Amino acid sequence: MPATLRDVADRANVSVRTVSNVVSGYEHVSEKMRSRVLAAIAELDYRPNPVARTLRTGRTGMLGLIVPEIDVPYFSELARDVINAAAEVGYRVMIDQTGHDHERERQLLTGEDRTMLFDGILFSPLVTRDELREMNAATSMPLVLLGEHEFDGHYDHVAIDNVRAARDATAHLLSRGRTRIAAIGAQPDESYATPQQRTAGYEMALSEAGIEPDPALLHPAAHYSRADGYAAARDLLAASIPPDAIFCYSDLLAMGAMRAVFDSGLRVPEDVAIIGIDDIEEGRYSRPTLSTVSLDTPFIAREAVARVAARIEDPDAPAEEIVAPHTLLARESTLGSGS
Amino acid sequence: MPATLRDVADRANVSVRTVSNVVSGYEHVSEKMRSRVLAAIAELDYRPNPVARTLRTGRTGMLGLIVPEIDVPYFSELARDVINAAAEVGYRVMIDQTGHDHERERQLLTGEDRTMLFDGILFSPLVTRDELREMNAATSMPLVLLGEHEFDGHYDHVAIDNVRAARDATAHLLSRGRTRIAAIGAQPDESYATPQQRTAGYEMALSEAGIEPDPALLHPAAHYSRADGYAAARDLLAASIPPDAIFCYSDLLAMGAMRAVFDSGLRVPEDVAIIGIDDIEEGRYSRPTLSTVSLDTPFIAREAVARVAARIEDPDAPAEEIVAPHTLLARESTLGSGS
DNA sequence: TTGTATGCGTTATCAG
DNA sequence: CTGATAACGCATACAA
Repeated sequence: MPATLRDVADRANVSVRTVSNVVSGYEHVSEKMRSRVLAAIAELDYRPNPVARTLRTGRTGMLGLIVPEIDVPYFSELARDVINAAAEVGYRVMIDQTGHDHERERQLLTGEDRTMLFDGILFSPLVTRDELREMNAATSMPLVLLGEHEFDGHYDHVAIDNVRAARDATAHLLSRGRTRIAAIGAQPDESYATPQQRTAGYEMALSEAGIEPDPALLHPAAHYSRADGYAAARDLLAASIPPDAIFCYSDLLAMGAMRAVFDSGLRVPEDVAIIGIDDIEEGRYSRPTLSTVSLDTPFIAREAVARVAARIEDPDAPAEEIVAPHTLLARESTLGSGS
Repeated sequence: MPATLRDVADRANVSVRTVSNVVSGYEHVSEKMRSRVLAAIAELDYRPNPVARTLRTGRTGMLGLIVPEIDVPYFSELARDVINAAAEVGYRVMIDQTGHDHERERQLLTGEDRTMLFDGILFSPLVTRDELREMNAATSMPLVLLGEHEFDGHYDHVAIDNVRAARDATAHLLSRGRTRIAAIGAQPDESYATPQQRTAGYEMALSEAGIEPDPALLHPAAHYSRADGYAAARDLLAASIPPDAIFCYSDLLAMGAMRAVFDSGLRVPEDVAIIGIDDIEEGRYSRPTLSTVSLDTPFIAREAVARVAARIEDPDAPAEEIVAPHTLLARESTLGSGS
């Protein structure tokens, strides 16, 4: 049986109030009392019960991090940084996977999942803007959106400028002399903000270079996985006039696409240059190394945690929008000399 | 203000006892009562408070998954499966990263970390056997070890047969005609079970082939990361008589080692064949694709969750040892035809 | 089968 | 500065 506050109080001959004060680091406690209590705590190996504390205070000290799949490198690298950033401000993180299941996302966000015990949520959404708006009414949980860059004043957002990131990536391919540039990652459903913004940036860069975007070069991808990138690239390469470069909306898509290029008997970047977005570590060791748009994940994690923590303190604070920096990293998959 | 059990009771004109019975799915409740209560629950949008329930029952419904780093692909893929397996039996999972910090591991295991609120722990240890034994005394938390295969009757274990897995991998390299086979991943500290067992399997395979193990070919690696694999392989390749094959104790080490081979102007597998252990998805798309020993992660996750759930039910049950199956997957990095 | 009352371990209110 | 005591929301022993 673990010792309780009451046990410590009895042992030290003080009231539970005083013990609680000492444990919680209350200012006004006499030195005598404090040391007496501290001794009792040590002797009994007392530890506060976080559950009882939560019941009383209404705070769990936990943040929920909701992602589609934790084994997607971008999300696991983000999770690492979020967990660390949260620990620094006294929060722990519970990861929930939605598995691309909209219904599951809804349950999580509306609190219909009865086991919700977070003080706040960091949510990397797959849902559409409309769905998000509906959920808004159902819950009052402090919520920060990650990577959903469509600021509507309802939620705090932390994301890169997707349009510019995509434009930068595409412009880089253009600067390497490529003209027939394909894109992988567009979503058939137009209400997803992120892919749409990336498509916009891609088309913007082409237009700026005086190139008319070719719809046949805009390839959808449902899951941003290696498999989807592979399948999409095979499709593109089988066309009568294949692309000489591919801009992938995620590094994972790019890893699959690179493999597809090789399996088609072509070379990267000589025949097809490839660039992604995310800067996962895998791309720094692949052959060739992957050019990409690097997101400052530690920055995103830190800001997101700070935002949600602030909102927990003041639920009525106006929603803020944080734009995270991004950097283009040119590696072998667009520069050559790799393979 | 969320509705409580009492609110529902008042609304339905019944006692809290009855409401609690309905919510908990108690058998003997009359249909009249049940429907009356259910209606009130719906009207008030009542949801049980999990924290209060926990304080009362002593159960949190949470499992802790303790890993060195969640962004290591093997662990993130394992985490995905553990979260899913746990959900199927009604548990949620909180991930804790130790970051290769022994002190942090100790805190987590001994419950010195005062925020411990798990019913049980799945622990992928970095600690040595001695440390683990010491911790045993300090906590009574149900604990299942993952990947630590040194059964001593204290804890439940779920792991592959490391000796055989390593022997199989090495034997595969031998069967491909390689004779100067290096290994990356040994630990300087002899008290870590897993690397030691893999080294034993490696040496066993060599001996069976009549080859005397060469200590110069046994290269340590602290973190099983791409960077460590890279550095180790560079070392090995710089030797006067470089190896013609490398057995890496993890796929991630192998990814780094492959890159090092290329950066040294050599080819995989023509000049140096490479095999890993884990079967992470990355190795199915790399160039060349990576030969490896595949661990049945879903099996490991399912068994581990089942074990810890059983131990939560009966803390005094004898410790069990589960040996997970492994399969050798020969891919391009040992067979050729890849690059 | 259902109602009443107690306690899980804390924090916080109110006196002293 | 410290002591006694009432909640927090739920589950259950005991009664009816």
